[in-house]
This record gives sequence, C-alpha cells and structure tokens, in this order.
Amino acid sequence: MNAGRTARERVRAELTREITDIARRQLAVDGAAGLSLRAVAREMGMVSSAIYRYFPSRDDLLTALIIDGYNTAGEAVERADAACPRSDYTGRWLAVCHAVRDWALARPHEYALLYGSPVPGYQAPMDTVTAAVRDTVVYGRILSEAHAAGALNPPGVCPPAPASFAGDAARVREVMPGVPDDVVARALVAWSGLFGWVSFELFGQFNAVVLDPATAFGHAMRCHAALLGLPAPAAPPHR
Amino acid sequence: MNAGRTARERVRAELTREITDIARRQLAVDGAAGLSLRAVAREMGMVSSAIYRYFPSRDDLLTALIIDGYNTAGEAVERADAACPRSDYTGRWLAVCHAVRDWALARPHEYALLYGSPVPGYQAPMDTVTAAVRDTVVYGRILSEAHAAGALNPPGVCPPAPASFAGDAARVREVMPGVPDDVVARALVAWSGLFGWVSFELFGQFNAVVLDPATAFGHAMRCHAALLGLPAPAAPPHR
DNA sequence: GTCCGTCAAGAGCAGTGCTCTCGTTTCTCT
DNA sequence: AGAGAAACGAGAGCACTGCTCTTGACGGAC
Repeated sequence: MNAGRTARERVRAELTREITDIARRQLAVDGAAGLSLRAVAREMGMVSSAIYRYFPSRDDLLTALIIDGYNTAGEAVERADAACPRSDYTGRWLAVCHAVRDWALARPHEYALLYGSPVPGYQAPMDTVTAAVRDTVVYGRILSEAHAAGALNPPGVCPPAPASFAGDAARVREVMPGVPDDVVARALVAWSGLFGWVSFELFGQFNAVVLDPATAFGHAMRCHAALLGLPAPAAPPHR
Repeated sequence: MNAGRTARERVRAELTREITDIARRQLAVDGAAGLSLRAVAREMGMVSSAIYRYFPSRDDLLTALIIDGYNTAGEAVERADAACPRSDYTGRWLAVCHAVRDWALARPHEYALLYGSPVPGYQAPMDTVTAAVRDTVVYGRILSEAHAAGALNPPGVCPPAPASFAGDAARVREVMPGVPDDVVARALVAWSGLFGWVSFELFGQFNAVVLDPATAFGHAMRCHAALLGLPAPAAPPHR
C-alpha cells in the first residue's frame, strides 16, 4: 500500500489495483466462471498477454479476489462486533450474523466464490487462510469472552459431546480459548448454521417458500444463540 | 424409461442415456465448469454438433444432470428413512442426515452443482423443483408425524417465532402439515444447518481444523435434533 | 414407392487461457 | 554517465470451448 520507491513500482501497483478492480466488477456481474482475463485486458486498453505480467494465471487473479473478499467480509464482521457493548454477547453474535448476511447479499457472486462450490481445479493457497479466518476469530472471541464471564447457560437440550471430539475441539479452541468441548461443538453447529442459512437464501433453496427472509433469518439466528447458551436478549429482538 | 415404439426412438433414448452417463462421469472428475460437450462427443465417437440433436444447449444437459442428482439424493434419503421404525423420529432424522452426507461425500461435484454456487447465467427450470424437494418432503413428513404423535418436546430454549413469520410458515407447512410456527422455524434452522455443515465439510471450511468430521457431524445433528424438540435417542448414539 | 423428418458430419465463428517472441522502456550497477 | 539487465506492451499463435449452418444420407409413415 506504501508508494513504491521507483516510478515503475508505483505504476505497477496502480495497474495491479486497476486489474483487480475491473475483475471484481466483472465478478459481480457474471460470476467467477465469467471472469475473463481478455475482457479485463480489453477494458484496460491492454493486450491480453500483458495481464500475465501482473498475474501469472487466471487462478492467481481469482486468488487475489478471494483474499480481498475474505478481508472485506472480515472487516465488516469486525466493525459490526465493535459497535456493540462488550458484555452484550447475544447482541454481538446477532450483529456478526447480520454483518455476514448483509455482506453476502451485497455481493452474491463474491460470497459464492468464497463459500460456494470451490472452482474446479483450484487449490486455495495458504495465503488465503489467514484472511479467511478473520470473521471466525471475531466469532471465537465473542464466545470465549462470554464463557469467561460466566454468561453462557448450561447445555440445556444439547447432548454432551462425545469423548472422541476432544481432538477437534482442541484445534477449534485456538480461536476460542478456554471454552469447553460442549460449547465448541455447539459453536460449530451455529457457525455452519449461519452460513448454511445464508447459502440457502442466496442460492435459491428458499425460493418461493421463504418470502420474508430477513424476519426468518433474525429468528433463526436467535435460535442459534439460544442453542449456544447465550442469554436471551433483554431489549426487543435486534432488528 | 419405456422402450420406445420405433427403432429410431429406442436408439434416441439409448444415446441420450449414454450422453448423460458420460457427462456425469466428466462432472465427477472435473466439476460442472469442466463439463464439455465436445469432450462428451469425442468420447462417444461422435462429432460435437451431433450432441445438439439431443440437448439443445450445454445448460440443458446440465439441467438433466441436476434433476438426476436431486432424484438420486431424494431416493437415498427416502430409503434411509424407510429403514427406520416409524415411531423412532430421532432415528429417522439422523438417518436422513447421514444419507445426505454420505450421498454428498460420494459425489462432491454433484453436490456442489445442486447446493453450491449456482452456475452463472443458469436459471433452474421449473422441472427441477419437483425433484429438488424429494428429500425435503421426507424431512417434513418426519416432523409432521412426530408432532402429530405428540413426540415433540416444547420449544425449550428457543424463543417464540415472530408473528410476521406466519406467512412463510404457512408455505413451509405444505410439506409439514399440522406443525405450529415455532416448530416450522426450528425446522428451517435444522435443515439449513444440515446442509451448511455438509457444505463446510465438502468445500474445505473445516480443513485442518475438524479432522474427524464423521464424529463431529453425528454430534452436530444430535444437537439439531434436540433443538427440533425430538426426543433424545434411547439407544447408544446412532453410528 | 415416394417423401418428409431425423440424423451425423463438417466447416466455421467468436470467444477463452496461455505461451513465445520481439522491440522498447526503465531501472541498476559500475 | 554509460552499459547491461530486468521489466514491459504488443502481437501472433496454439489448443480449446459453445454454438450455428449447411450438406448429404438414412429411416419410417402415408
């Protein structure tokens, strides 16, 4: 992001940014499969082979867009969480849920690129994972703090996690320190439930059935909050 | 499926089946984006233009594969449900969950085609919806029967559904007769949670974190069963 | 037995990702 | 400051895609 020393480096950074910008616009219109290096080049008044000076392949351009997408989503989630009172754990969870959904509704194709079918033959490089977990980190922190504050209700209806889950729980705990296995298990349920719902809504599984998805989504996420053991919201339901 | 009257009709049906078979094999290897009409034609010893006598466009071939996919998934779910004692509602739910997951793990690309990002520019024709809801119908019947038998526990931790959800609930009730709004809402949560989990597992969101997905999945689905109000399984946890 | 509809084949169009070469420009090192 | 190296844009070209159109042959119905 810093202005490069030489003029060449500055123009290179500028052109790289322009390529990704145009690519992101194309992605928003035609989806990942419709992203064409030649079309990007055409729109830039360049010849197609010149693009390869900046991105060695189409997949590399896609990777840049993916990392960018994870970052903007992560930022949105971080912002939503930061806007809530620290001790309103339920409100923070609901804010994260709405941030994810709003972000997805605003850029359906980008969401599909991140959380839909992986593009065939494409292997996500390691660079993506650090960006990919930004929202997960926020989520983990909420649960971690809620647990530490003793704000999490006992499991309630949920059965206890099997002993063989301990290994996976330990790995998840890296973003959710101090949380017992049972809560980790419920956390995975709620997290996959959030994205499962958004995917259903975006990919058309709710078509002609759920006509007021905003209402249903809010309620569904409050159900997940209850399953997580988060306290019932004191104020009238968020949104 | 009936043997057509004329020889021409029979050979046409035969060739159509061969095309979809080869296409499904290609789909399993390269994914939806890698499905090529020309490659199918090549494998059949045909010229590419001849395929268009049978499928007017690539999208139509894809549609045939999608409908086929929904049907095999629906059948698997129906079979799994039918194998359980009628009154073991929790067992039937868990059987449906495992049927969905097993089907998806066996054909990841086909699952991605059905429940992942919709292929860009592709609009699912109405023919698909009847096939698409086969599994949902089974799911609805389980909850409907469980509710009719009085086997569903009260909402427990879940907050009551908002009044504005009534319209959507009525539409969902078409596959879930007699079930009150609260249960309908929880049903949507569990259903999207099931597919959200499978998508996370298949699309790599659990990579390097959940290493024993089978165990975690079983527990997650038992959590959903509890949220649905299904009775705790009497026998040791299914699978 | 004719005749119309169906069929496979082939050429061709517009588009794609990607590679290679060829001058030119720009930076860097002496 | 000048020589060598690195980066760059342009262009041609390869192999591939979906799809269209035309041509000629075959098969079933009247």
